[in-house]
Amino acid sequence: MPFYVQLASQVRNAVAANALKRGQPMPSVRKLAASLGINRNTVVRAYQELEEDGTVNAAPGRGTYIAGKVPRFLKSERLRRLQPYARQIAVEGTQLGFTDEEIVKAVKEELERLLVRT
Amino acid sequence: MPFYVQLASQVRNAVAANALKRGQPMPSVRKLAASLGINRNTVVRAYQELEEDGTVNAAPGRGTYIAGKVPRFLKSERLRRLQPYARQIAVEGTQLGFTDEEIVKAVKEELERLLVRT
Amino acid sequence: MPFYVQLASQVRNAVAANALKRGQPMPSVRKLAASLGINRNTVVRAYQELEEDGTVNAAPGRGTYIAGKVPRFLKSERLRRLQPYARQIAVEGTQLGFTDEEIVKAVKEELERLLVRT
Amino acid sequence: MPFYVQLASQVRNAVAANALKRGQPMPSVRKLAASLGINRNTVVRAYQELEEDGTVNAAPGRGTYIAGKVPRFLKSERLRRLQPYARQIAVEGTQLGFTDEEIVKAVKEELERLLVRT
DNA sequence: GTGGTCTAGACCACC
DNA sequence: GTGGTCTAGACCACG
Repeated sequence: MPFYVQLASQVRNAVAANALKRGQPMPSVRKLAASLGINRNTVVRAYQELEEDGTVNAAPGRGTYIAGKVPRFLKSERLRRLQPYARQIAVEGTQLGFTDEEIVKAVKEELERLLVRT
Repeated sequence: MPFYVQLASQVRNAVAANALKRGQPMPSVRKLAASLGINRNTVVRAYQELEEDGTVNAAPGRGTYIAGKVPRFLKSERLRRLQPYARQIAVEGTQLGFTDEEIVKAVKEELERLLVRT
Repeated sequence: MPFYVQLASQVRNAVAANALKRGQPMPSVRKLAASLGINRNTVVRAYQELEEDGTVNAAPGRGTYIAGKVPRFLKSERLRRLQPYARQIAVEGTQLGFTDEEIVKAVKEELERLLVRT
Repeated sequence: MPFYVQLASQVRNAVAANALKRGQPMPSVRKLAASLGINRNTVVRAYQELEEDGTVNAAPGRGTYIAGKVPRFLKSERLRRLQPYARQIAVEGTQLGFTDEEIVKAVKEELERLLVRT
């Protein structure tokens, strides 16, 4: 996955999960790029996606802010975003000849691995 | 997704679902390309992918056939392929603020949905 | 042997011999193609082979680099790749009327010859 | 490897090992093709290679015979034919990260497997 | 600038 | 007829 899509996606998800709140300022393009060690253009692309999206409001000179009118998503919306990933592992796992239990187990293991890292 | 990956994937699915049976000949590269309205080379790429993973046997002059034995990968190799998908849903789901149980539930639902289709 | 296989093989050898070091950038597809006097696509194919087997990391916009970790295959997978060569020399050698000892000796001699070169 | 090359190679090796002797008649194209279950043209190609080669003399209507003047090869000649295979497994095996012992072991195992089949 | 995909058309060896 | 390789040139998304 391209960096800028990942970035935008993470911001959207953080908003959806209410970790980033309405009206809150986003870090400047330069700072975020520096702290992530990536190219400024890549951050710009991500912010553009988020603005087209309505997730964020940007104004030249003032900075970028989490949009007021699109607070966290409803649970149904969040589920709509989760579902493609669930479908993908279901399809690929089945195709690879795994049983449902094995697939579920693999997911559980990754979830635990995430906990450990955190 | 590139055409040749989609094509290969569809064939793999058809084999897994037993719609294409062992030893059965595949349409020739030229014919399939014509009937799909795409370039010969694209079909060649797809067939090569399928041969590399053992889904199919191909040889110049003989044609392409669904593999008889379906040797399949070792379990460890298959797990290596499954893991990225497990990781992705774990990461995205967590970022969306879901609990582990909710994520696992979403996967199980998709697995059941697959069964129904079959 | 096809160009793209030869090319990939040479790179693998260079990495194995440590002439190309971890993390080191490969020449861009366009430049290498130009300097070899062959088509871009042929180089792309070679690089893709190398990426599939983990010798190299590539991404659009970033370039291609010798892989850092060299994750390598599982031993079972590597054995699966070695076996055809073992079978070939066994068959041909036997057909030529050599005893098992003579065949093994020939292999040992070639292995030593490799060492000397290095 | 193409069928007709394999076939020609086997005959050459059999002659080299003195299993087929000077002046001895080869089976007819039709019979050999039938007994191998392959296309007659493929056998024809193999016989043509052998004749260009001098391994065999063919005359329309009379059949095909092992040439008189090229009896079995000297040991040095047989070794010259074996060596490429030894070199190949040495190179590929080393490249795959195997130790010399592991490579030799793989060859020995294949040799035993041949015995069992016979 | 980077790698990746696709098309068009040529040529090859094989059966 | 078959699959496979290579070239030429176009287009795309990414950094």
